[in-house]
Amino acid sequence: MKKFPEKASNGVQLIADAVPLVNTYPKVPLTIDCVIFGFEENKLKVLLIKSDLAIYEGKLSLLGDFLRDNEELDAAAYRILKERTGMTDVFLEQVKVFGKPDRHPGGRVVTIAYCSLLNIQHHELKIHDNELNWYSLAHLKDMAFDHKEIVDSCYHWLQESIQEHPLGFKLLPHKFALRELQNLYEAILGVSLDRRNFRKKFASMDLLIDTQEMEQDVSHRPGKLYKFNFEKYEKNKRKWIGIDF
Amino acid sequence: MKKFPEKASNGVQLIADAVPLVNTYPKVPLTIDCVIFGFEENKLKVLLIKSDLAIYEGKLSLLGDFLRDNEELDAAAYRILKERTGMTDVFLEQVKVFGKPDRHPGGRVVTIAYCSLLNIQHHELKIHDNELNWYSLAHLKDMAFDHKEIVDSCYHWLQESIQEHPLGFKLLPHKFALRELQNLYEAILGVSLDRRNFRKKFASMDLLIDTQEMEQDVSHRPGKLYKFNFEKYEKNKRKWIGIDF
DNA sequence: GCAAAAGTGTTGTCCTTACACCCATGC
DNA sequence: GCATGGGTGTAAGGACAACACTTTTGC
Repeated sequence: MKKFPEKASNGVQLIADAVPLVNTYPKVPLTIDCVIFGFEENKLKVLLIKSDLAIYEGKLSLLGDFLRDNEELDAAAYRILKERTGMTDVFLEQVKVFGKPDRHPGGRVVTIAYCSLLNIQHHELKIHDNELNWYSLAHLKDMAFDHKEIVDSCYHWLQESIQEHPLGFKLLPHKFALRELQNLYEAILGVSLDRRNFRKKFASMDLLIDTQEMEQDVSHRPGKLYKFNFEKYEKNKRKWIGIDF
Repeated sequence: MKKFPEKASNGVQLIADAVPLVNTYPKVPLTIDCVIFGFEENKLKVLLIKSDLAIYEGKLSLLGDFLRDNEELDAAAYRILKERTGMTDVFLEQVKVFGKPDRHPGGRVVTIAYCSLLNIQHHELKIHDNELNWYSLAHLKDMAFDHKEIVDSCYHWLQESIQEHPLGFKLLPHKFALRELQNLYEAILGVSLDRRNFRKKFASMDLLIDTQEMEQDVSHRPGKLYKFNFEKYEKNKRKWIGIDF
């Protein structure tokens, strides 16, 4: 066994074994809650279940579970997504920790909010436990726990991120028309944008691939379908410098 | 005592009491680590101590502590800052959670990284336990735990944030010369900026207050001192819409 | 008077905005 | 043929990038 000196050169008492130290720390149940956004009928939606806690009867709740021993945080988020929805291969990102001591009626529980974005058509719901379903973000209110606050945080995060990163495409089919893309931006940002300028903007980025296909089954002139060029984006991803506030 | 129904309308078994449920959750020690940035001699610096764990002898470590029972997360971060440095009234923001199962030699410990920004001149160090000191960010390497990774994350967060929010002023004296401001931006972003354009930019924002004072004790022509107009900034804070990636 | 940094303006380019008309398709 | 959205161009204004010289102060 390795022998450690008792004191470091700075006179601080060194701790040879960290295990007993960590054992003195208070422990907290840690959960992951997933805010899963989808886009359907030109509305931003969130995947939610009905809470199974009696005091929240009838209220909506995020998909969440406790963190297992030795489980990576991101892995836990992916696991929850898969267990609750059967979905896999989904974009996921850690957003914020919520830890108010009284946020859970069963005692203190700290939760890490993860945000994911997916295309509703590509990911059919196969599990419907606890009335798992898509709910319009606009009509949400009065959720279980502090989940409304968590959703609001993630929505705000989404609004910011979608302007700086090509996240919107995760919410659309692989092939999409420009109008769909614009609807998505308008729905998320809550603004209306000039169609010509919007199209010019994306044209000038030169990151959309013309699939040579057209929309089907629309009751008007069909638009061209595009794919986002993730490869080119990743290759040219420029570090942007600009002060703006 | 309130009587809960056994089943909700959706057929899900309702849980009347959340406490036993939460008691079945695994518990994890939760810590807060503070990445405290300062700016001195045109260099971005971080406030660090020498680790008191023997296996990390001589290595640098962030200021951290475990989260107490019933303690709010933000409050814990402020407490740590105060206990370790005597400093108060400091900007602080949650950045990211780090939870690799093996990140701590004493067993699993999940940590929440907080970032703070302060002016070194305004906050004299009064406590020097464990060689608490300012270290140049540029020369950091080989820290205790995963603290280098945490510092890198916070630095990246700072680089992004400083371009969109007026955070830089937290690192400067209340009254500062434009050259100091520019040095700060150049140091943090790692670029050099055109002096005239930089000044024009800030002039056009109209958020700097001319204090009618000049720099003192500089060995060259003294510059005007400015204050940042936080009030005006907060009032006019506009929601920025613009797609850019 | 020399060194060092403060302070200042113009021009070209690019990006953004505002705005209106014809076209293709389904019904 | 009519309704619906697809697709396009231009002009004006604003922001940004590039660029050099004079001024003030300390020494």
